[in-house]
Amino acid sequence: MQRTPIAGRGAAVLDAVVERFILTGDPVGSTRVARLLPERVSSATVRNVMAELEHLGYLEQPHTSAGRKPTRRGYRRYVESLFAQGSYASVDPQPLRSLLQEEPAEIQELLRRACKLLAELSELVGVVSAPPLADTVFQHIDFVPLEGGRVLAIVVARSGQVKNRVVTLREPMSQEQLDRAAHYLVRRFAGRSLRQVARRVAELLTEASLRLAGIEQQAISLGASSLGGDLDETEVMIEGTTSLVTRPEFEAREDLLAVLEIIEQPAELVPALSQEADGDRTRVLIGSEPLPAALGGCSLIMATYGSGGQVLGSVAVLGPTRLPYARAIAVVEAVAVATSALITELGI
Amino acid sequence: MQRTPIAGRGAAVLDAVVERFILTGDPVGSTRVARLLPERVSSATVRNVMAELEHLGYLEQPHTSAGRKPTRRGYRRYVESLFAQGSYASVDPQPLRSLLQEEPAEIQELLRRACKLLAELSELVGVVSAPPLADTVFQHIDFVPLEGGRVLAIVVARSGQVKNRVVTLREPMSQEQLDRAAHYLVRRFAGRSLRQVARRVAELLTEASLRLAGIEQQAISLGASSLGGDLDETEVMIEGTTSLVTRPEFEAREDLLAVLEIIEQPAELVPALSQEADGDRTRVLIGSEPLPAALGGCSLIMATYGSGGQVLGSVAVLGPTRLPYARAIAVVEAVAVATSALITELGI
DNA sequence: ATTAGCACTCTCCCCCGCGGAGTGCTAAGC
DNA sequence: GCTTAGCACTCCGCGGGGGAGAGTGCTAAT
Repeated sequence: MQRTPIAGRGAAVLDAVVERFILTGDPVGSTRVARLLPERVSSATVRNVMAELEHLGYLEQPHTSAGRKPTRRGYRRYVESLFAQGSYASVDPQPLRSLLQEEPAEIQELLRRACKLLAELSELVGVVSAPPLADTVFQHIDFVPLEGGRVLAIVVARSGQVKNRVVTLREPMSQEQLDRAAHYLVRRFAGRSLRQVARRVAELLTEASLRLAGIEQQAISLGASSLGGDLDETEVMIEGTTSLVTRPEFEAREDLLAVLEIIEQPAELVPALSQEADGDRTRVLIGSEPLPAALGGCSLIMATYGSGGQVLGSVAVLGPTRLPYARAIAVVEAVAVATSALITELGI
Repeated sequence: MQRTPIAGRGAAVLDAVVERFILTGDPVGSTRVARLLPERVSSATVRNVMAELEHLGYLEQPHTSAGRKPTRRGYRRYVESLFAQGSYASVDPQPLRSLLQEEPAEIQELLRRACKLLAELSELVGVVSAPPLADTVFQHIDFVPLEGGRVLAIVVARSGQVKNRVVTLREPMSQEQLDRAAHYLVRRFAGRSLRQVARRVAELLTEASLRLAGIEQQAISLGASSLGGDLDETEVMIEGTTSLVTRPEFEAREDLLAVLEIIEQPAELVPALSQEADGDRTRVLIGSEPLPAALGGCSLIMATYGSGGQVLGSVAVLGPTRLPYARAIAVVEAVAVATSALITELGI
C-alpha cells in the first residue's frame, strides 16, 4: 500500500487542501481540513499530516503561521489522482452541439469556434493549434495572374483550408497556360497530403529539365514555388484572455503582462502544444518545462484532436496554476472529442 | 483676439498643464507651471489663471489642494491648437520603409504590418480597419467541388484578398461545368468592384430564368450564392495591447478589463472608425460619442488610407486619454500616407 | 494687473498596536 | 503508537494617529 509516497489519510488531506485552495485562493488551515475530511479527526492530527506533506514537498507555507497551499508537486499529484479515479465532471452537451450546428466553410472556422467554446466553458483561456498545412490533403490549386509577371497561387486543402502565395514567374505565362498547369497538378497530385506533394514536386523539379515537356515542366516549377517553405508552420489561436484579468493571482502587473505577451505571440506555445501531443492522453502541464518561462504561474491542460488515428492538432485551456482541474479536464476532453468527430465527418 | 474663449496667457498655461500632465500623470501645480512658461510670472498669477481655466471647464482638480489636470475639453482644445500650429513631431522614416520592404501577398498582410507599426511607433494600441470586400476589385473566381454536392467558392480580389464560401448546389455539376461557370463570371465581370458584381449578378438572377441558357444560368446562380451576404462587413485588427497593461491609468481592474474586452471584440470600434472617416483630416476622439462607452478614459487618433481618392479604411491608435498626442498624430499620419502609397502601387 | 505672504486643506506614508488565524510542541488518553 | 486537548508563539492584516509635503485661495501691498 506504500507504493506512492503518500497514501490513505495523507492523500485525503492533500486533496482537501488542493481543492479548498483552488476554490478560495487562501492558504488552508488544519481546522478547516479537519472539517473537510470524511473521517472524523482532530485538527492536531491534521497538523501532523500536513507537516509531513510539507516535508515531502507537496505543500508549502507562505509564511509561518499561515495555512498551507499546494506546491507544483502537490498539484501534479492531485491531478494524477483525478486521472486515476477517472471521475471528473461531465460537460453540458448543448454547447458542443452548437459547435456542430451550421457547417463551417473551412477548418479554421471550426477551430475558432472550438477555441471560443473552450474559453467559455472553462472560464479560462482557450488555445487551439491548427493542423500544419503539410498534414492536409491536396485538393485543388489555382493560379491567378497579377501585374508585373507575378502570380497568386491558391492552394486548397480538402478541409477547406486555403493558402495563398505570390510567385514571381521567370517567363510570362498566359491565363490559359496557368490553367493548364493547375489542371495538371490537380490531376496528378490531388488526394495526397501537401507534404507528400511538396516533396514529390521538389524531386521532379530536379529531374524535370531532363524528362518533362513544356507545360509539365512549367506546372512542376509553379507547384514547387507555391508549396515551398512554411508548410509545417503551426497556427495557434487564443480566445478568452479577458477572463484572466479579474483573477486575483494576476494582481501583480508583471504576471499579467507575461501572460498577455504570450497571447500576442501565441507561437510561443507551439513547443508545449506539440511536444506533448502523443496519442490520446490528456496532459496537464503545471507551470514548467515545455511552457514558456513567463508562464511559471500557469497550467495548461491539453488534448489532441485528429481524424482516423492521425493527430492533427491540440485543444487546450490555459489558466493560473490554481484552476479547477476537474472541470478543465472535462471541458478539454469533450471539446477534443467533438472536434475530432466533426473533422472526421467533414474530411481534412 | 478673443475668438476662442481663452487666449494668450490662458492658452499658454493650459498647454503647459496638458503637456506636463501627459508627461508625468500627476496633477500639475501653479509653481511648476510658472517655471514652465516662457514668460516670467509668479505662481500666484498662474493660480489666478488656472482658477479661471477651471471655471471655464478646461481644467479640474482631483481634490482641493492638489494640482490641476485637463478635462476632456482641455485635451480637445490642446489638440486643436496642435493642429492649428501644425507642427508636430516627425517620424523616423526607417520603419516605414520596412513596411514597403518585401511585398505582401495580400492586402491583409500589408495592413497587419501597418497595424504593428502603429503600435510600435506610438507605444499604444494599433488599430486598422480593412476595406470591406465590397470595395475591392473582382479579379477571379474559382469553384472547387467538395463532398455532398457542396462547392467551395473562392473569390479573389485584385488586392490579393481572398474570400471563401461554401455553396450547396441544387443539382450536381461536374468539375468541367464549374470551370466553365467560373470562366464565364471572370470574363464578364472582372475589373468591377465586388459590390457592383454582386448587384449585377443579383439582378441577372431574377431575369436569368427567362433569357439565359444553361451554363450562363448556372454561372449566375453560383455567383449570386458566392457573393451574397456579408460583403460590407469591416474587419478590424488590433496590435500592441500589452502596452496598456503597464500604464498607471489602467491600474483599476475594471478599466483595463473594459479595454481588453474591446480588443476581443474589435468590431465595436467600427462605428468610431467609419463614421468619422471623411476625407483626409486626421481625427482625434477623446473618450466620447462614437467610441464605445467602456472607453470613456481613452482617446482614438485616426486617419484614413485609400487609393485614387477613394477612402478604403482607417488606421488609428488607441490609448488612455493621457497620451502623447503630438507623437501619436504624427505616427498615424505617417502610417496612413505610407499605407495609401503602397496600396496604390499594388492595386486594390 | 501682479505678487508676496499666509493660513488652510488634503493626501500620502510611516508607524504602532491589536486581533485573528494558524502553527508546533508537549503531555495526556485510548 | 497513534490521536488529541491545551498552550505559547508567530506573523499577517487592518485601522488609527501624526507629521511632512504639496498646493490652494485669499488678502494686502506694489
